Amino acid sequence: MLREVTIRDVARAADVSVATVSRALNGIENVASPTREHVLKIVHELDYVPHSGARSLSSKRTDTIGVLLPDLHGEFFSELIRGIDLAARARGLHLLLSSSHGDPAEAAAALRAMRSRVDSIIMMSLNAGNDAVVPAAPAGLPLVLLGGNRRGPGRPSFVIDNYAGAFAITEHLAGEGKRSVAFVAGPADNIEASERLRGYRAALKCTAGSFPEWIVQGDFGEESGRKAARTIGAAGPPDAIFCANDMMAIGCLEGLREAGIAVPDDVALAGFDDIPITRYVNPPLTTAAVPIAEMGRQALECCADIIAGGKPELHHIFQPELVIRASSAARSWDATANLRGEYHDQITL
Amino acid sequence: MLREVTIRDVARAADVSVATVSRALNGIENVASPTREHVLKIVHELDYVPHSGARSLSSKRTDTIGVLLPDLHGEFFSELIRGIDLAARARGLHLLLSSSHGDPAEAAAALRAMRSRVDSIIMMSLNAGNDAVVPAAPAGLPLVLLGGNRRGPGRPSFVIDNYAGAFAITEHLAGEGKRSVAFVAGPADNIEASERLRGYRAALKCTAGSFPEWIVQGDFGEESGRKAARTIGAAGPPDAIFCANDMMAIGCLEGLREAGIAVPDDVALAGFDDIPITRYVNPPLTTAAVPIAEMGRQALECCADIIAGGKPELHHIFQPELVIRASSAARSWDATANLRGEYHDQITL
DNA sequence: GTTGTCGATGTAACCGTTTACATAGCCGTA
DNA sequence: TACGGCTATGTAAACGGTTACATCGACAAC
Repeated sequence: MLREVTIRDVARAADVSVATVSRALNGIENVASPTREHVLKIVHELDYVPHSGARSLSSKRTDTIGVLLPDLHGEFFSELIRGIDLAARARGLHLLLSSSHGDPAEAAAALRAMRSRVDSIIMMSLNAGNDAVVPAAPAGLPLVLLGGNRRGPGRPSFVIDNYAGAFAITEHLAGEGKRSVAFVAGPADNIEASERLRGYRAALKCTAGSFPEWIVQGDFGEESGRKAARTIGAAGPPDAIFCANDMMAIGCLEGLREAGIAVPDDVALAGFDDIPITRYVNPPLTTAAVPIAEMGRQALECCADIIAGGKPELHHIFQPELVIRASSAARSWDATANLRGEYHDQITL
Repeated sequence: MLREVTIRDVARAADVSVATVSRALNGIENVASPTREHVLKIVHELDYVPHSGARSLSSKRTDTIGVLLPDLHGEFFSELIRGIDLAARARGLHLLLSSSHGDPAEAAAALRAMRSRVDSIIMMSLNAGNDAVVPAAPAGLPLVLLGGNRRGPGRPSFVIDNYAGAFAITEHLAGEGKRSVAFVAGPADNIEASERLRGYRAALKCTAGSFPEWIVQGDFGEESGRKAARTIGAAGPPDAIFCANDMMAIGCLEGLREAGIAVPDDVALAGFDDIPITRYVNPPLTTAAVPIAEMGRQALECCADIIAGGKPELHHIFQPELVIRASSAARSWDATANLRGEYHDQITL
């Protein structure tokens, strides 16, 4: 490898000391304007780029944010990363990405490996078990949590109000002369999934006729939705089915079609997340929309603020928005009630 | 920030020299087994993690691969990153992600910023103009190119055989008594798009009846597909429409429905890419499937090989697979002809 | 017993920055 | 003129690793 240009080369060429070059580049302290300009000109001529390792060694800053995700499947994560990346670019920060952390031990290892490479970490932990990892995070490393309705011990967190979203969807499905709403649940150890279940249950209790619970276990995968449709269909379909996420709802839709059950005529159907596919299936799917990219953006801003020495607000809750499409009968949702916090106060945080 | 544990602390606690600790950790040279074990035990006890900056400063390795993408929208990129990440994890490498490089100047800046932070870079450049950036890449930094059927000057590249894919789709659409196939093109400066156009044209020339060209300009966006449908519909629909990517095909599908033109009865329709949505639209979309994650995986392996001192093969061409769904009449594709290279030899590389 | 070889370990230079501290020049004031 | 204060710049000591080279025993060969 060819020898890289160093700050000393620049100093020599500009006929100043390395300290002056450093100061000129970092924009700090008082450097005479002509000197600064001259130095920057030489920097450009030599195409000098400071060595980030050396810089981080002496300044203890890396200008890099770590992003730890449980998985990378699907449009959900690409949206999230997009939001994070957008904000990072605007702030001149780099992004170190790591994903596919099935078990807590793996996540802990990834956290450790990032230690000296980043100034702060955005960590998404949907799995309940992963919470155990959080306290193990290095002391001096600001950690921002994403998803999974649990707050870390004093760590900033950005969560979706899954409870309120599920409540709203269930309420919507239970309207207009309906008698029963079945629920296809997500993985038991997934926090988002269990919050959605809680929302479903709470909404059922609030219905006038006090609908019976009807819960079928799923795993957030498309195939489990299809299977749930078979199970539910065989028992004689309810008036509506609420799947804990969109992928299961899509599988469910196919399963229902195969079983000759029409949506929405025979049964109303809804999902959760508002992934892009929901607009294109037939019929388009009623769901709860989550501002994914925006969450990512704000999480990064939060990291940047902490690094800059700020004390950010700890808990950020994002309200899902009910999106009513053809898969369910339309009935207006009381969005203002949600904003007033009527669902909200029941959230476990 | 609390002072981090350094290699000197470990050396002191283990009662050996820093050199021995370093050697024990890096697994090189001859360190007596008991010594090594003792050192590793202390390392674990103190929860010591080497400072990556210091390490990269003296060893000139970062164990990090840079990933430069033009954009992050949609499932295409999430699949790509997933493939790359998978391989990186397996190799113990980190990933530095940067995206949204609209113009070449921005891409060049990103490339420069990554210089001292990574050992190698995977760069996706779909835009023809971005090719200008490639030579500007730092000399000592191995660069692997992804996408955009052009080879860099001696750089390894991983490309999709857009020409062959488009040829196959056009040939498929032109079968069974068809007379005309319209093409909805992608952005003019996009290399993939123009290769697909070339494939369409070449296939038309090969048809028995020598179909006339019918090209409508699009931009790879859904809306432009819808607009194209209106244009085409107004002129009296052809027998088939081939959209240069799936998103436009989906827009086109909606546009045709609005115009009261039935797919596939009145007109056959096909896209390109095989993004997940294609399976769920109605009717499901015929398209050309590309092994996105696998491309990403191989690109990373290539980077890792180069870093390890290997001389990798330069050009990797991925054959799209024709996926025939309900949006077009079924007709078997001569996959073996493609493998034999019959389309292949006409590719500009 | 001396010498040579070899394996295990220690010493210290170096990697390229940042930054505390020293210094040099300039100007205004006493 | 001498001096204090201020600004612009230089000097050199960290930062935390890696690694070339030196050293030190132990053991084998003579």
